[in-house]
Amino acid sequence: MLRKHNIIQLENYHSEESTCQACMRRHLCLAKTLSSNDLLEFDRLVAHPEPVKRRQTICRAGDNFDRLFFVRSGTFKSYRVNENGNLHVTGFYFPGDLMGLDDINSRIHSDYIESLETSSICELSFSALEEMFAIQPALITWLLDKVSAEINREKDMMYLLGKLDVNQKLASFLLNFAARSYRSGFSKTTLHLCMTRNDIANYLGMAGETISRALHRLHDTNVINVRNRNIEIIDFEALEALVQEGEDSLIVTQGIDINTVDKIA
Amino acid sequence: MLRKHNIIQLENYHSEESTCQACMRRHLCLAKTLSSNDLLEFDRLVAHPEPVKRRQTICRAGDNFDRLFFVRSGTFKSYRVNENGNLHVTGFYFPGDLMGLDDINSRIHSDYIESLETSSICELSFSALEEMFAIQPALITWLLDKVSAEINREKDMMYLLGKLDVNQKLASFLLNFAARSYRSGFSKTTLHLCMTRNDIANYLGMAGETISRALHRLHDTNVINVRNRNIEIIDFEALEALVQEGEDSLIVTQGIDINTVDKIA
DNA sequence: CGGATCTTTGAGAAGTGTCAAATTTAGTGG
DNA sequence: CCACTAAATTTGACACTTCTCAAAGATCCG
Repeated sequence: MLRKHNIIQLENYHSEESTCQACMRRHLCLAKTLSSNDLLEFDRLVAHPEPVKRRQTICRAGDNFDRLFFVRSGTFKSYRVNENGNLHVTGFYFPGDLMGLDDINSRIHSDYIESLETSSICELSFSALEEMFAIQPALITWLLDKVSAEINREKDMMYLLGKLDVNQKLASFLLNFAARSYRSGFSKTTLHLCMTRNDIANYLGMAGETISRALHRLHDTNVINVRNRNIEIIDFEALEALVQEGEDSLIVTQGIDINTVDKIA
Repeated sequence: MLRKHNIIQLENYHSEESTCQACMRRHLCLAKTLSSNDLLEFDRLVAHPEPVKRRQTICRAGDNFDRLFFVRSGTFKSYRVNENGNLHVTGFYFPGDLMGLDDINSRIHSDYIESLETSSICELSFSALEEMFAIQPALITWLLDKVSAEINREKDMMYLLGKLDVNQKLASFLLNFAARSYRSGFSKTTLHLCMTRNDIANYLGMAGETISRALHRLHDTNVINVRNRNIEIIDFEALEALVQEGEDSLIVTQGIDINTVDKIA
């Protein structure tokens, strides 16, 4: 059902709405900072390539970086491959997200970015963006905001990876997914996981089997409903409590242990 | 010995060298992008506060963000405190490092930044920096490079936290520490860990006791020499092999297991 | 409909965390 | 400068979470 909805939107984007002026996502994009005059000019700096099919990569590690990618519709994952061939999923992206921010520095992509379903993007020439900084200083602020938000997102992720157990990681992931799904115009409670269990597991730093078991556990405790990749969140409070207090919160809400290490004095 | 060296540098910084023009760290700082004329002006935007003593925080979570911090001498750690009072060490900083990059977005600090020894910093007014963007576009590039490098550093950290085991984490940490120590003008082989074992453990997502044991193991296998917080790296190759291949590399170098999950096809 | 991919489930092993106590080191004030 | 107290580190024993491996089952796609 969600999938179908997506496809309908896609068609819209690629018929009447292939300019920034008419873009339904404009409020999420840097174009929102521009006057309609500037917008016309801006339109020329942005490419709207054909939609990409599932599993297509829009950039590969080692490619030259010269543009930022903006998700118009669909979803993507980014991943790295290290020297031993190990794959590391570094992020998932929804409509409205900007991709490729980490490569401004080196001018070479370090991540693969791959679509998880039929999706469409805008491509923003980075050198053109830099040129616009002079006439549109607000763009600098916009970009700095985006990259520093990315840094913050990653700090949250570092906390998740380093400090949370399996149930907390999954609960946190589901809440984040729901929030971003909602922000992108989809349901907050009925989620369609566009990626495999292994992708999620890899992203969260655990084994695929562990994701299966943890989902099953949340299903059994009536926190969520799982049917394949479709997830319905039944009890948001329970998920939030889980992130904060760990698995115990599913049975009895208990006081916080004062003696836990690493508390502030 | 290292500590003493540090103090000598500190005194220099605060006598003859308290302007950007004369700063010994200038090549690491954004000031390097400026002509000597601009440098004079730039000097007025930068504050050189008195050195901070050990354990002093130069900013606290919730404080307004209005400046970036540049480490002139000494070392710092940054950490967050979540709703339950749990502490999370998010980074360590050496001379030449820029601190506070993640807060550009919210204009509110989300991290505490605390000195690990007597240290000195420069404070760079962020609004003043923004004003300089117009006359010195190279500053934009400089700042974007810094933030995107920070994003990359954090992606590496996410990999470490999510995928590496205890020995790999520690080996990776030591190599990184050595490289940054060297870059800051100290020894590459003789390190002084300025932080507690618990800080390291917290940063690497493990228990303090586990750090102790892992250090002991590296000592016993003649990879490093440990004496309190002073570490001598004896075998860089062994550390690098450890990061790549895990603990097996300490005993016998063996082929890569083709059947490992998450390989690229 | 059929093969490939993904997911679930179970059993067992391994790595790491937790707790407690001993020991060492660092910091402070006399 | 030494002694004392607090803080940090080490060490051991044990529990438990999570991973690994293997196989069966479900789902998707052509």
